[in-house]
Amino acid sequence: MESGALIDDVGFLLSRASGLVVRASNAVLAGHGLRVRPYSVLLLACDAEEGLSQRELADVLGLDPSQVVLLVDELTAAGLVERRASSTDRRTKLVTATDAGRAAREAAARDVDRALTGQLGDLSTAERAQLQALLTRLVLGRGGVLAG
Amino acid sequence: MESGALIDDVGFLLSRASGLVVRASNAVLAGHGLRVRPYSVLLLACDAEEGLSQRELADVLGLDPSQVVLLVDELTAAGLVERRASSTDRRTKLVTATDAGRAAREAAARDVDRALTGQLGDLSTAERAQLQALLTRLVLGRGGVLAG
DNA sequence: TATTGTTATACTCTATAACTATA
DNA sequence: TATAGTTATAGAGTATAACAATA
Repeated sequence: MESGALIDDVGFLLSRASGLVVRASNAVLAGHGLRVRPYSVLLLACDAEEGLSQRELADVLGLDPSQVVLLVDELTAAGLVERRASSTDRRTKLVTATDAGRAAREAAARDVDRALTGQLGDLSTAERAQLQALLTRLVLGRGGVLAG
Repeated sequence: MESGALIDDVGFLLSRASGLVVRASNAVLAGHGLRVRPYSVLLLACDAEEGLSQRELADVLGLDPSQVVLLVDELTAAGLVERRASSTDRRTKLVTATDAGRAAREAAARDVDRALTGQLGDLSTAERAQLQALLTRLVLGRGGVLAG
C-alpha cells in the first residue's frame, strides 16, 4: 500500500493531522483545566483589547453562535473571561479576558507550543511556515470570515 | 486582528481546515448514503485486493478498533463491504469491498474530488501537492502506522 | 424585518473499559 | 500472555430549530 488512494487524499490527511494535534493539545491543556475549543476562545479574548462579540467569535472559529454561548459560559464559570455589555448595542456582549484568564493563557500557551513543536518535529522552521501559509489560504479562501 | 496569535497557530488552522473539508465532503457523500468515516473504510477495502483486518483499518485510520467495528457493521448492512474469515488466523476478519461497494466508491469519489477541488480552489496544483507532502510527513512523523 | 444571544435537542465523534475467542 | 474483534457507555463535538430582546 505504498501509494494508496486514501493516503494521498488531502482531506483525509487534514483530518488525520488535525486529530493528532488536537489530541496532543487537549492532553496538555487538561493540566490547565482547558481543552482546545475553550482555549481558542480564551486566546481571542486575550488578544482583543476591547473584547469580541460572540458573533465575531463564532465567525472566526467557524462555530455556530449557540456553541460559543456554552464555551463562554464555561470560561466565565472558571473566571477566565467575562461578558461585558456593549456601549453601542444592547444586544451584543463583549467577551474579554480577566487577569486570571491572561495568566492561564500564558501558562497554557507555553505547554501547547511545546507539544505542537513535538508534533511537527519532522518539519523545519521553513516548512512549518510553508504549511501555515498554505493552510491560511485554504481557510481564507472558503471561510472568508477570517479576513475580518 | 491582522496578525493575531490564534490565526497564526498551525494547530488551529489544521482543525479549521479539516472542519471545512470534512463538512463539504459529508455534504456530498450524503447523496450516496455515506459520510467521511465509512467512506474512508470503503476506499481502503476497495484498494486492498485481499482485504484488510479491522486492526489494520484502525491503525491506518487512526481510530480505536471498537470504532472500526461499527463502521464495518454499517457498510456491511449497506452491502458495500463484507467480512471474510482469514485462512491463517481464525481471530481476524478480512474486510473486502463488494461489487456494489466498488460501484459506490466510483460514484462517490467523483463527487468528493470535485468538492475538494472547490475547497482547495485557491491553491495551484503544485501548492496542493506541497500541502499533501507536508501533511503526509506530519502524519507519518508521529503516527508511524501509515508507514506500514 | 434582521440580528445577537440563548435554550433545547439530536446526532456524530471520541475515548475507555471490559469481555470472548483465538493465538 | 497477548492479540482480534466485540459490546457498552459516557463525554465531547457538530448541526438545527426555535425563541426573546434589541436593532
